Amino acid sequence: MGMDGPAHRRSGALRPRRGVPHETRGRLLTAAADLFNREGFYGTDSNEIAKAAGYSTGVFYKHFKDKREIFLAAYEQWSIAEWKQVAEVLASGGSERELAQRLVLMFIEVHTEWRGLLASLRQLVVTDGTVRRFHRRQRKRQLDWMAALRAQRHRRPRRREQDLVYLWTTERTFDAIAQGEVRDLGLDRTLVIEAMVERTLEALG
Amino acid sequence: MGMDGPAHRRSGALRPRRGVPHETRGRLLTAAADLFNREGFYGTDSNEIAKAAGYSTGVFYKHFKDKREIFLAAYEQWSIAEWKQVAEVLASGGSERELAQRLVLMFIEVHTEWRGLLASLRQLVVTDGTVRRFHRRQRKRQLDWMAALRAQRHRRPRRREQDLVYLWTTERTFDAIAQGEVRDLGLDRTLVIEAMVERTLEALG
Amino acid sequence: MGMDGPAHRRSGALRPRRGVPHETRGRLLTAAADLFNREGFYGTDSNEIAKAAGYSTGVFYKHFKDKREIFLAAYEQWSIAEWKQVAEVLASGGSERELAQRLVLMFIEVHTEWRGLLASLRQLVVTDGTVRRFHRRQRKRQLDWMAALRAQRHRRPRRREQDLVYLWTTERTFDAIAQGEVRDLGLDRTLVIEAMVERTLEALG
Amino acid sequence: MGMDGPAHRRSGALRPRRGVPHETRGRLLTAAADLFNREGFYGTDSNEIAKAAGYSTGVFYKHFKDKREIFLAAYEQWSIAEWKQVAEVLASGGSERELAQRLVLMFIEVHTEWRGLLASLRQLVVTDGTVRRFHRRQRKRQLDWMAALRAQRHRRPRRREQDLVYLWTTERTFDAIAQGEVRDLGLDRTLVIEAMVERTLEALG
DNA sequence: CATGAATGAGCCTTCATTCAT
DNA sequence: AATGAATGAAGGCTCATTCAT
Repeated sequence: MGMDGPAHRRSGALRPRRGVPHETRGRLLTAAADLFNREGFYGTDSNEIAKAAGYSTGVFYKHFKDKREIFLAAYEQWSIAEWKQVAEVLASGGSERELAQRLVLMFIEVHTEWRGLLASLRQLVVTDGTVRRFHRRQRKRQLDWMAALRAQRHRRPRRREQDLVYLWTTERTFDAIAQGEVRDLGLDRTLVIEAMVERTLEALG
Repeated sequence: MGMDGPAHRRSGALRPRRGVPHETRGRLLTAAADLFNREGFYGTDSNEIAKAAGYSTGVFYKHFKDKREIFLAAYEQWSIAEWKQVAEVLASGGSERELAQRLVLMFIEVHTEWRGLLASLRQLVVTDGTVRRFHRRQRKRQLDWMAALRAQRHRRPRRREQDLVYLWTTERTFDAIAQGEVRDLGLDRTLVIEAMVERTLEALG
Repeated sequence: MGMDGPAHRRSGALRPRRGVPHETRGRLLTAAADLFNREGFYGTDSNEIAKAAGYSTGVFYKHFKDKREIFLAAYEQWSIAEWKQVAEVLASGGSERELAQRLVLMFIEVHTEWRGLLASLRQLVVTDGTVRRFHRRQRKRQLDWMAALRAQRHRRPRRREQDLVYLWTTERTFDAIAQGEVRDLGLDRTLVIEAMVERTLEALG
Repeated sequence: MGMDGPAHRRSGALRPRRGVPHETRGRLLTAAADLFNREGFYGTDSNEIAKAAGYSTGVFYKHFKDKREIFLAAYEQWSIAEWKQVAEVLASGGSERELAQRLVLMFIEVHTEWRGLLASLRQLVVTDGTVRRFHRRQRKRQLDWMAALRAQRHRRPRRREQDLVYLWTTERTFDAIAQGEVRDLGLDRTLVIEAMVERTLEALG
């Protein structure tokens, strides 16, 4: 009556790396960030993430509930890294203008490297409530931080709405540069950069 | 017993069999735009488009090569409609400032109604080469048109790069307002609108 | 940036049978009943059902919501067929005892042929609320029908509880015979059958 | 940021590391019986069994070859316990009828408490050859024991086939009561119990 | 003895697309 | 021109089982 349960599980050839969960999670995260960046959220599948991290399928779900969760984690990690770079630039000394220039160039670099991840983020913020809420929290932190930075530098306060417009403008601009829009239109990238530097100077107060 | 009765025609209200191809195409387009807007590109099932338009599955592929093509067509249609509205506003008379205000409000309205479609567009521009090229052409036209508009009003010329930054800024801002970001952050929308009016005034020259 | 959406769909070699949905559904049902019977509910996968019916994967979900739904439909079909056989036997004439004998033999035959399906049913009745409710309705009908049958033959009424015990006893006995329990224990099957005939005579009144 | 702290021991209350193998096995068995009873054989995750017993995944396979083996062991344990209860009831004195009543009530109680385990058993007996063989041996023992019991009480012998029908009838009835079938049909449980007492009296001889 | 990270086959389900009618 | 049944690759997720530590 051939009903004796399915009898998978056979061999188990090579059994790669082992390690503490934390490391595994980290490897998955790194692989995921890279894949999301190269293939987009919808172009990436969870099996592939595990494989790219050097693991087999199942490991993924031991560390993340689903694809969205790892995406969020990847974005969070990215976000933290970006903030650290901002802090470093701000601590690096030089004139206001030099600071602003370095900031803008750094942003462009980061946005260029991670343009795929960011594109997926922009989309999921619209599509997915959880990602949206997460992003709103980040935004709030950015605004708080900009206000605090000006206070600490004894600049006169600005309305949060102004800061928000600044963030939108630069974000969109950096995304567009990263996505090659300036190049595709045959325009001069340095002029755009100049403009961003000016706005950054205003924002810094 | 529960056997399915003979499948009755479910007769979608508007079911105009064998119309002129042009009408069929138009209905598909309208249905697609609506679905893309509500469910997003990936959330829209191509079978669903035909059904929503009052046709059967296969019709879709008689008029469009694939989902991307109809998306592009839907976007094009939307784009044409937007331009027409811009032209109407510009022709409506009043002071420069009034014009700029009306423009901004109109953009916000349109971006709000079509925020889903636009979100999908922003994503596909990154993801899909064809959509990107299409979008670049639109962009070029926008820039040409802005320059022409200023010329026609005898304003002094601006660099295309400046116009580009203007477009990015307003686009991103209108998207964000449409997506409820200002509201979610508890900020004052009118201040943001004010800022956009100012920039529009500058752009008009 | 290799992000251009997944481009599956390529050829589409052989395209077998087509037909009215009703026929397709019927073929799926037949295949499913057979597979459930041979491999059990958990040993059967939905892709296999479609394949066994001569179709490809996707067709399954056009006709049934999930595996449980097709199981229920298969059981219902089986149930109807069994009742029809009962009716035929009862209409076939002969002495009471001959009738009872024919009934018992028929039940054994049917239970033997469908022992796998029935085993899955017995289990799902415990596990799955929907299957349970369905089965309870069947039971009620059986009891109603037994009472009606006796009334129609002018026999004196019995308590439903007695009928229920009869049903349990015979069902379990036929299942056990079908599953080879009597043979495995080296006992005499005809004696068991005899006993069931007696009980059936009592039940007929 | 949300980085996972060092994974603390979550210390299941009873976590007796490095006990005697016998104890470990026993705890696994108890946990398994409970899980199988509550979730069914297919609803029970083998990792979960070890965890519920206060051990880690791997321990399971040190003591049992696979899920089926522990199921069988759990069933065996249950079976032994039931027999002990039967013996106790039989030793408890009173009239034949009282004895039979107590037996029936006890069976119902036990079948109710373990209805999930029993349901899984009934299924696996059909599905799985090993479980089936095991169950056949139990059956043989039951029949032997019934014959011996009658001999010891100087009752006249019965055919094993009759005893088998008795076992099937009562088993099925107790299962059905445990699964709430009588209640769901709005029938009187005491009448059913009465009937089982009568049959038990006959069986005791 | 015990731990628990890792494995990977397999199942369920969706949906863009085709094509016989 | 329209229909809608059928296709089948792909992707999400589970879980029995293994084995390095």
